[in-house]
Amino acid sequence: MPVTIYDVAREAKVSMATVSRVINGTAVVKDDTKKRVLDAISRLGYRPNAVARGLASKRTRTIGVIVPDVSAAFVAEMVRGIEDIANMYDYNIILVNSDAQVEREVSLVGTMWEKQVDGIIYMTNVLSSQEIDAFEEAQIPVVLCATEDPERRIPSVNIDNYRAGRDAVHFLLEKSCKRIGFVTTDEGESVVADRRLQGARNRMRDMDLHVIRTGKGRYEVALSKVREYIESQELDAIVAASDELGLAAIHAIQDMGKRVPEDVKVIAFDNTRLATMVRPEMTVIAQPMYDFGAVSMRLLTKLLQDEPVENYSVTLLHNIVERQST
Amino acid sequence: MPVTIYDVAREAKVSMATVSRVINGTAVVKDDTKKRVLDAISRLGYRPNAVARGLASKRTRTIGVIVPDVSAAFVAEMVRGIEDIANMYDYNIILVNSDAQVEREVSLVGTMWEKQVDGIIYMTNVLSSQEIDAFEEAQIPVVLCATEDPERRIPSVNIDNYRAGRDAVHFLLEKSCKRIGFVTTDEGESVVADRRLQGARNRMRDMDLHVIRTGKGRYEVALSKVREYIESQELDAIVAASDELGLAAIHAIQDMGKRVPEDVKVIAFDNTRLATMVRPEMTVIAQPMYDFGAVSMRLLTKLLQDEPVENYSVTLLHNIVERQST
DNA sequence: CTGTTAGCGCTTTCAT
DNA sequence: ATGAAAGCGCTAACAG
Repeated sequence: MPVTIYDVAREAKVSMATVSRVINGTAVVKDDTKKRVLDAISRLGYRPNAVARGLASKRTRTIGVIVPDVSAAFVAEMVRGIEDIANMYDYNIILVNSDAQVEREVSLVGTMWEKQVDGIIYMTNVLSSQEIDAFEEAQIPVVLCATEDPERRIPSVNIDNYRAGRDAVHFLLEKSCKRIGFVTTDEGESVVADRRLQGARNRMRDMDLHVIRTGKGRYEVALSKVREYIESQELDAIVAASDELGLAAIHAIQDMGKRVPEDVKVIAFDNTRLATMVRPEMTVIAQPMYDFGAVSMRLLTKLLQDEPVENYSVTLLHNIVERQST
Repeated sequence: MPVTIYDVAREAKVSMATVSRVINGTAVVKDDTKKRVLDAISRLGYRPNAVARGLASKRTRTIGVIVPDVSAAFVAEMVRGIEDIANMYDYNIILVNSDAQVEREVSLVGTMWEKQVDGIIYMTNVLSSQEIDAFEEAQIPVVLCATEDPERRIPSVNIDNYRAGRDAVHFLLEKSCKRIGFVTTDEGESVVADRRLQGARNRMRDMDLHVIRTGKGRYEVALSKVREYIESQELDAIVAASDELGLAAIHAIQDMGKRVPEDVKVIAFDNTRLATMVRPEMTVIAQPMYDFGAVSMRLLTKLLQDEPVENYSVTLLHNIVERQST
């Protein structure tokens, strides 16, 4: 039989209310009795039951984290950021994978509701109205993480993807590249990727931007698509929408006997550890992956304890890390 | 005010007990009344409160997952396996990072206890008796995942690391390599890595195995250590304890102007996506990372519902994937 | 500063 | 097949 707050109360010869007070620090307790309670707690090896607490207080100190797939490097790094800050504020996280499927995402918001999480950190490729409806119905505070909400209805943490796209192209143009290819997912697969492409197009002005589509953006697909494309077009530079796509581009180029950066320059997005694990090491538009998670979680804690929030839509800074691929 | 089971009962003109029965299928309910209840549920948009359920039933359908660091590729893949199977059996996971620090690990088992998780999946580098004591005290079923328990006291899922070490060396020896280096972490950093080294040593018989230590096994450290070592010793093959270390080895070799596999062959452990994202692509001893998680979780579900278990210590198979680095 | 007393929303006997 | 009622272990008024 596990030890309950009632056992502690008896052992310390006080009421359960007093025990609750010393555990939670919700009211002043005389030093002397506090000590008695603490002694009793350690003597009995008492652990407060978080489930009972949750039921009584209506707060579980648990956050739901909904992501497309933890096994993606970018996401895992972000989750680590979330968990670190959650831990710091004494929250735990329930992690689920949605594979970015709307139906599943809506259902997951439902299970988070049932589990009575205090808040949700949400990441997806394309935010649909069904998901927003689900948030409303569940009445749970949500922070979007590295996810674009065109109408900015929901608190979020992001970078300026449009500018990031511009910056990548600008960087190559300054190196006097003329024929630039943009390797990315299919249109509609990711709002973030689509925004970057828009930014890139804008910076090209009236020059052509050669868009290379790679489905969901996997290495193997990109490898063959880039190869095909380069054979037909004489590109001298490539922007890749992720490190993985960047790696594929570099290898495709090298497999054809061309050199990076001499023949073709490559710049990619993200800056996961992959970027420094290729030869040549990759120049990137670095995304603050860990910070996405950490800042989202911090924002959520503010929302949860009604701290003043200056900005419900935080924009983190991206930056260019120049390495050998350009 | 959220809808409760009581509201549903009233709406359907039955008792809450009956509502509970149709939700949980714990007893036969007449088709007619079941329909009334289901209607009421959807009409009111009722969601059972998992916290209240947990308190009443003493089972939370939540599993604690304690890992060193989700942001490591290997771990993230494993967590994905855990979550997929958990989801299949209607469990959720609470994920925490321990950074493999004993003190923190013990404390995390404590918070899992408080959260009343039904079971724990545990991964660490070195399992200490303090952690085992913590499991005992919390009285929670635990499954070790990709973690060596020398005394096999706790249910676990692993590969045969000793044999895997032997196999790696055997493979190189068959290719008539003579001077083999083993790149790994410092001794005592990881029981798994140490076991592999033992296996490797065994297969070498009376020949020298050149052990290259790299602290905690990070790419950057390995890069310089391997370089130093290769300059002084004429190695013709390397076994690396992880993909990351393997990549470092390949790059160190190439940076010195030597060729892989012509001058030095490289075989690594794990087979994360990294292995096919290098040139040359890496030959590896593949570990079933996803399966580690999936099988662990499946084993745990058996433990939790008292299904018969044939084997409390599951050994998964590793296998060699030959690519261009050998 | 401390104790008493309702619940929180559900599951689970025990009756009927 | 269904209902009544007693908790599960804790928090949060409300008294005093």
